[in-house]
Amino acid sequence: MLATFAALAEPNRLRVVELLRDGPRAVGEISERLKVRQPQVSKHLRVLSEAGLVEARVDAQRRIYRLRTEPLRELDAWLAGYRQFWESSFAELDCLLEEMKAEEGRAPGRKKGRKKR
Amino acid sequence: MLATFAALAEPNRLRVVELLRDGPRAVGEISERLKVRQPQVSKHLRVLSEAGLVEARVDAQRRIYRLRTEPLRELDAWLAGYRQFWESSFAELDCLLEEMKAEEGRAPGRKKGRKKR
DNA sequence: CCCAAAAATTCCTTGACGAGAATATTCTCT
DNA sequence: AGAGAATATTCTCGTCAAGGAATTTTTGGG
Repeated sequence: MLATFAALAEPNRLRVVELLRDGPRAVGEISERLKVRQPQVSKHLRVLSEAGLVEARVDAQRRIYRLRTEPLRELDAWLAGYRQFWESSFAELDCLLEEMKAEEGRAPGRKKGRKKR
Repeated sequence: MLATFAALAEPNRLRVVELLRDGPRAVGEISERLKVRQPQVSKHLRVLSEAGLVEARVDAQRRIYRLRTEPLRELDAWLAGYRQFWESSFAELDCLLEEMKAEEGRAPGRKKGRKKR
């Protein structure tokens, strides 16, 4: 999970992933399409590969890189634990609870006055 | 999107987010629960806040931090563009296509032989 | 006004990472 | 074997971010 986030946190790497979404590409193609020099592309692909986000197939002297789904599935699973947070209006509930807490006893006692020193 | 990934790529920050998933917390609580010194927590919260992942409410001399759903929703939306990738077996399709390409003309002409020099 | 609690900011040092350039490696074909 | 194409690796440099310690700011109470 951490590795996935770290890998995707880099602009060019994210672009590589997004390019690979439309299908496998050779290093040269990626380099050309993204206007990034080949060595950098290779380095980024290395990181992505170590994060399991990408996988290479050898074709002659070329390496064809392809997206791997596992890390994305895991990301999806991780996110699932937060869906309740917005789908079942947990967030709004928290919001309301806090508003109430903040409001309680403001009209009579007024505990929060004198703004700015 | 990039900002979200970058923010979540840091171990302690991810832990903060996961803690906040169960409800809002004051800085002191976070610091105590995660065994991280208060200044670091504040710094991480700052980053999370700038990424829009977190939001603070003032309660006396305490700041109560709460998760914000927007960036998570965006992440979800982003991921959605990849769901087809595994749900509609795009990945396997790519896989097959490549296998075929790799296989074509191997029995007759045999273009890929002599492994290992 | 002064004190105490909670949190934020600053300064410093150190380690990691990305870009660039040059070089090495791998593979195929003749 | 030698040449050439495609890719990977190495090295250096500059930048940036995280942790630690100390300090400052904010807020409420006597």
